Amino acid sequence: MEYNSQQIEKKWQNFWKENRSFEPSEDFSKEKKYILSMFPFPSGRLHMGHVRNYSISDAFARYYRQQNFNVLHPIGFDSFGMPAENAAIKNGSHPKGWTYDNIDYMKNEFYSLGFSFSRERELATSDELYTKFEQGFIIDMFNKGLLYREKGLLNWCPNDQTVLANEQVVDGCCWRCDTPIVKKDMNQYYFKITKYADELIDDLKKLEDGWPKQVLTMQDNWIGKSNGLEFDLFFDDNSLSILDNKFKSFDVFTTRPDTIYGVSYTALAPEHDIVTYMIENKLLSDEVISRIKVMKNASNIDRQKEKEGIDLGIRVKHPLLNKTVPVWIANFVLMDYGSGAVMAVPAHDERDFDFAKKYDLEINAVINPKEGEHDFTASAYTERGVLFNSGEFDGMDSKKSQYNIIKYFEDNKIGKKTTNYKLKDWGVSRQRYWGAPIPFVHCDKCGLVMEKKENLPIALPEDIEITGEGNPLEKHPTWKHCSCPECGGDAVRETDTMDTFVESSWYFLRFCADASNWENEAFSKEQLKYWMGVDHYVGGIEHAVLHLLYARFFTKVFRDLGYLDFDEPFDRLLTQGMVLKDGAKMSKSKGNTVDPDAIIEKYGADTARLFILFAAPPTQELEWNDSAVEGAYKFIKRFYDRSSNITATDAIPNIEHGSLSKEEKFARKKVYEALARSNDVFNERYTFNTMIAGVMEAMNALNVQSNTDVWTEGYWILSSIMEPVIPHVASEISEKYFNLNNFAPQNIIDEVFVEDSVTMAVSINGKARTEIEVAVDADKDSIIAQAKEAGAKWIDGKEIIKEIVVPKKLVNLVVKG
RNA sequence: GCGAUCGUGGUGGAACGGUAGACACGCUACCUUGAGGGGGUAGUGCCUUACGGGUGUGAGAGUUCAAAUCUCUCCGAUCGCACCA
Repeated sequence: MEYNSQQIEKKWQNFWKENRSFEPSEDFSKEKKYILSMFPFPSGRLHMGHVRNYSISDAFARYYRQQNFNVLHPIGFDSFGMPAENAAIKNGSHPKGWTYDNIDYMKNEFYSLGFSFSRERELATSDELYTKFEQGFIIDMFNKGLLYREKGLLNWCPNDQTVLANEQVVDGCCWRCDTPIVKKDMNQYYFKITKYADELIDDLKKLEDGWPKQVLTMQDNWIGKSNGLEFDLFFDDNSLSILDNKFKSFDVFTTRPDTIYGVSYTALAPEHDIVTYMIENKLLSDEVISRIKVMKNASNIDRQKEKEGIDLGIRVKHPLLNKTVPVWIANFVLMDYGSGAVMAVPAHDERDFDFAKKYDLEINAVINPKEGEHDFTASAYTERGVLFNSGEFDGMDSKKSQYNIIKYFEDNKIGKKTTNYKLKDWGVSRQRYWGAPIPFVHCDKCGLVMEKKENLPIALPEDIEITGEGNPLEKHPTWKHCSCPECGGDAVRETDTMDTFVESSWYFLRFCADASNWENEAFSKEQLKYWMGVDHYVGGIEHAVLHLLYARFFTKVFRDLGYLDFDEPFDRLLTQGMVLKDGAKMSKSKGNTVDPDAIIEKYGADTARLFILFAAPPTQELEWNDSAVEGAYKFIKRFYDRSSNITATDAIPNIEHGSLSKEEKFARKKVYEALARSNDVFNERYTFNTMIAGVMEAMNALNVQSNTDVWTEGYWILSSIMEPVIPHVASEISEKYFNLNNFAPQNIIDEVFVEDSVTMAVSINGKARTEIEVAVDADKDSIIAQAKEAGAKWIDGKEIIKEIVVPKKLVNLVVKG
């Protein structure tokens, strides 16, 4: 029979559906594996990145099912979000209709690729049932003080007309539409993720064995913990009177207390309270005020170009020296890090140095290199060294003096040791329609009030008009009017919706719950205890600091709310590389996409999966190559065709190894090598390309012999190994010849690796020269003797000073002369 | 600037300190079919006149009996962060 991918694949996809083949068992006494790929946004169609992502997780899921694990391999859709609304604006579609149509289409694509997802646990985060529990969690978090509402300077995308979290601002632009963001002062809801900053950093250690180092580093940098000294700088008398005695001092933070004696000026952010006061009370000239305004309005990118400063004409006292230093505004001082004010040490900080040079400010050196000299007029010396001009700390090593200086400040109660983080609280409200409503009510009498849990979900109204201007919920005639859950009086609903990253922060927990009880509870503690953590989480590295940080945060919050008992959600993370074509990421705008549907139609899903897993290890980028796809197709065809060499059996054939020919023995050895490699790949290395190469080698070896039992045994094992990769054709072969009995753990037979003789390399001085054939039980002396004979032409007339034998591998003779 | 990852044939990539280039793509020759395509056999790092020999994993040094692999310096690429005090 000719290989017909369409027919075979359709057949098995129906079989799996009808037999509920991939539903997890509720028998919690079995060993489990939770295999998860990051769920997709329902953008419309699958792309090759999706195919790669789910081919990897599906291989894991199918492998562990064969190994008799209870496997949870669910799929869902991250279905709230702006593209649905943007499509609505563009095409006049309804976000809900657009979203669910896309989900239906993409689900079909998934199943036409043969992915072994649990169909019963499919979900979309825009389902009201999902919103219901999410809103419940939000209320719990508010009660715990982990959600709060506050006015603040926010990242605003003028194009998407919404606020963005810091994590969603890339190079000063919106992560979605690339529009430069502006700062906007408005009310916003925040998750108190900073409360967990220390734990989020510390627990990265627990992930060291299972997560890529790069992701751990990115999270570590993002949280950005730094230790240092915080202290107040007090104004001198003249400055106090300029400021009408409204401010006595301001607070600064430094990670370099060892440079404290070198402070020669201080700088405030243009947004600092003191600056605002001076502007409001006309303590600065109109010209200066307008310069400050320009500084504040500059985009982040402009602000980085050139250092700008303004002397405020006020001075503070140096904390340790009997002198005063000027207070400036500097555009490089950030209001949202530390206290928005810095002490400046131009001799030992590059920024301070550039600034001091530009405005001709004092440069006071206080640290010398341990060796050599530094020209302090040319550049800042930012390394550690030895202190001078530093009072009682002279001669001390910088590292040591940091500790001592902090101690001095603390003993004299003029400052204290502090930790600062780059991580900010997570702003979660979005001024958009297609998201989960934030379940709060504004009441004139009671203020900000939570909805009652029994009223959940607060669902979105469907009769809305989407124009692209403002938030449609705001303009809906009735939706936002409600009665206050506390006093029953007239009240108004919050019209902000949640950041879609809230949904993806707990979906992996929802999947743990048996769908038959989804109506009643989000999940049970018992279910989470059994299924979590996720054994293999597969997804793109682009979520290294967004989703993966938020999901870790939610897990810790849920733990503290008593919903679960673990600290980290994802035991092992596999970040797959991008799919490229012509050296660039596949994208519609570049016109270099390959449509998965077209590949499935032409070659079949098995070919697509085989190519994608064979062309590169999963973590590396993968270059699309049409002729290599063709090659994958040919392999499958051969694999299918050559199954005609085997005979049907319900059990693996018994073969008397000793009576086989050399070729037959070799074929068996390659088959079992492939099996060993497969186990290694799934458990340790995840390099599916090498596993597939092993199977190809075994096929090549089988092909040069004609023993039916060896062929049959070979196919019993190879089709088992390949089922996770090419499940349709593997199932077809297995059903026809083995009654599907070979999809089970396979024993490695040691005797196939036992040989009478073994080829060993002979190297002289580490350089490979020749080979010898030795008996496996040969002793060291006879091996060396044989090696000397074989290598005679390289050792003649020379003295052998060392002989090394690596059993079954090589002999190295070290000669002199 | 800081950090992470990585540099191996024409290409994708193997080699978990022990015979570098497995497996595949491409290419060449031949056979089969004989439009194309498909199938098969052999070859394919580079240099060298074959046998043989030499050389070779970005460059250089080191550790080791033995280095693509470990260490250091430099060069280059990719990604991430970036005026974070």
